[in-house]
Amino acid sequence: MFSIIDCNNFYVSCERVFRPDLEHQPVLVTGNNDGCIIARSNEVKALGIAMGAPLHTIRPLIQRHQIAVFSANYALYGDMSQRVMRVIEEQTSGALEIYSIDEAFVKLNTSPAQLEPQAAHLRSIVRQQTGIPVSIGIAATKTLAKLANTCAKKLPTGVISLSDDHSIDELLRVMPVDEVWGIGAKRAEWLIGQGIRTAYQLKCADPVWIQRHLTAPAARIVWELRGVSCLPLDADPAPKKEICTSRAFGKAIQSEQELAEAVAFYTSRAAEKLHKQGGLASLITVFLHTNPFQPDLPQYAAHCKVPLAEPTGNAAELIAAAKRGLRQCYKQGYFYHKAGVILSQITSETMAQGTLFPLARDSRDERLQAVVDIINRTYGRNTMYLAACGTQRTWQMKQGRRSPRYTTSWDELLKV
DNA sequence: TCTGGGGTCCTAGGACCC
DNA sequence: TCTGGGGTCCTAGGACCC
Repeated sequence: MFSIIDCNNFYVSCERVFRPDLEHQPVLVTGNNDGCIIARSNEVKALGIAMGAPLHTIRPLIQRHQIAVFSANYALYGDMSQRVMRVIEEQTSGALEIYSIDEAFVKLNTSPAQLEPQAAHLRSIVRQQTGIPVSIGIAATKTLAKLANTCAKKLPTGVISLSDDHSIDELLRVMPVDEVWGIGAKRAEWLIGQGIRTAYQLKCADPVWIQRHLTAPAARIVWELRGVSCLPLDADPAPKKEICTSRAFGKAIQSEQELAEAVAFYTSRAAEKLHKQGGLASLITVFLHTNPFQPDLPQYAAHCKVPLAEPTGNAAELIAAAKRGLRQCYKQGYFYHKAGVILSQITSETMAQGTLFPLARDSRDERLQAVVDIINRTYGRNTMYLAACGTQRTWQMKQGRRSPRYTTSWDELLKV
């Protein structure tokens, strides 16, 4: 059985850990520059304040209801998240998939009767050791577990286990189709146009028909609603393929100089993230745009891709490349609202680059062969890209990629 | 020389998630 | 005045190769 453990109003709960006096008070957390709302307590939700609402549109409500407002403290939330995940890991023997900063999937292997008591116990331990309240949904598939979790949030016990078909269908019948995990605004609109309004109707739809008109992932959702698991637990997620750092500016920026400073800063943050996962990037994309919320002003958006000569994690090199990209994108005379960088074509540090030692003439063949052996043994054959000998040089390998310059032929390597 | 099928790789854009 | 900051996956279409 899959269970999903989801922190309730996570950012708000983190703030409350250090402000217990706000326990039953309305609390919200705002994003960058206090622009819009990114987390709400139940009290704030009950006031009808929407996720993502611009702060300035709800000033009167904040005053009237004395809502406590916090600016997001991502360092704190990241730290609290790690604590919660650690407790979950300690308490469950099954594999853990950290799905987001505030959610984790866990596979439970307990007997059906024990599922809810075990979850209730986990919930109280997490609360006790971290101060964070969580809800837990349990079912045969991830999609059903998510639905169970949605319901669990409304219960004082905070735990729901869906096991018998009858109660599952009962729940699906009252669940609007757009609340199903993976059904967003666009798909919901189309489904409703086809007369499919509830999760139950989606479950009964023909997956082949759904795939033809929507996508393969949408068809998978149908199967998952039927109790056929299509989304396995991923306990060992791959390193990030893209790393993005971007911000909206507090005020509009016109000068290239100011933009360059912002872009350099974002690049260094992105390089830190890259370093943390031990990666090297081969491409950096710079983008910038004006404020789409001010359509009366002239609008401009651009992005520029700058390939790196070779994969790098070096911040200075990345910043230099980002600045070159910015020079290409930048146009004078606009009020810029947001900019960012994306690092991509990421390879693992150990895979992508290393250094060969200088070789003495008489030992050359043996040592080169040793290097080739190590590479072939470690990474599989056909990964050799370039080998050098006789002098200290760097070598490169391309992951799973054929290149006109690759070879594993001993004679070729000797020639190189 | 012409034609076509089968396959891969890359890119852009859409949709979705938290 | 003031409108978040990350990510992933899939699809379609074009280029290219055999």
